[in-house]
Amino acid sequence: MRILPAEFYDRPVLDVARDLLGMILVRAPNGGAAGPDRRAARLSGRIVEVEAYDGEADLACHASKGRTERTEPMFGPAGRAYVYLVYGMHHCLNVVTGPVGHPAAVLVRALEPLEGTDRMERGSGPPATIAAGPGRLTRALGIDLSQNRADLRAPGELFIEAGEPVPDDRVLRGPRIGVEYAGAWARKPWRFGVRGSSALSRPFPKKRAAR
DNA sequence: CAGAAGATCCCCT
DNA sequence: GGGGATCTTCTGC
Repeated sequence: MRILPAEFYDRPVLDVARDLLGMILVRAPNGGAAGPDRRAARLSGRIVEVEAYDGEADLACHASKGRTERTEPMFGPAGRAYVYLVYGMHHCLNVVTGPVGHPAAVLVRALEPLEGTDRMERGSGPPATIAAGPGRLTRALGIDLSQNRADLRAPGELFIEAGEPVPDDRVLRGPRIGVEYAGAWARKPWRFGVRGSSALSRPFPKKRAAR
């Protein structure tokens, strides 16, 4: 499988978010070292839901609160991970996009499990929903703050491989989840999902949201 | 099935 | 000192 190159990430965050649908998130706890156990150690899933967060002006984006120790990764180079802790117990995984100096990232919200489903950390619900939600997927793949700033463009503990692209007529759009405090920004249709996937964190509104 | 509430801790003021 | 890009459990219809 081909790892997504730097150019994939160094684009506007909405483009990267939409194109991440169908790509394969891979967790290799041993750092992807060569050896007979490499394949067995892999955990992976197909990305089926994401959200875009775009710059200081976006009141739902953490960076709108300023450039701080926590938000620093979003200001850095595209293609790295931004991991943070929410509600004191759940980690969220983001993919930083370009350009350097512009704080933007894609929150990965749900995966359809592919490899190692039986070795993933279980929550409640059927196996298909083991990674259906930003907190669930980080728990399933064992992602925490130690993966913050990880380079997703190179084989390692965490990276993304090319998958089957999702055609436009299979892409759902809707407002982002859990950001009501952001006013008008909360209503922007910056949440993307794969139509018909059984691993969505929750349904998309039927009505077509306005740009 | 919907709504409410609790868990729990890092980050910023 | 307060709040959050969530999830689970429990209640009541």
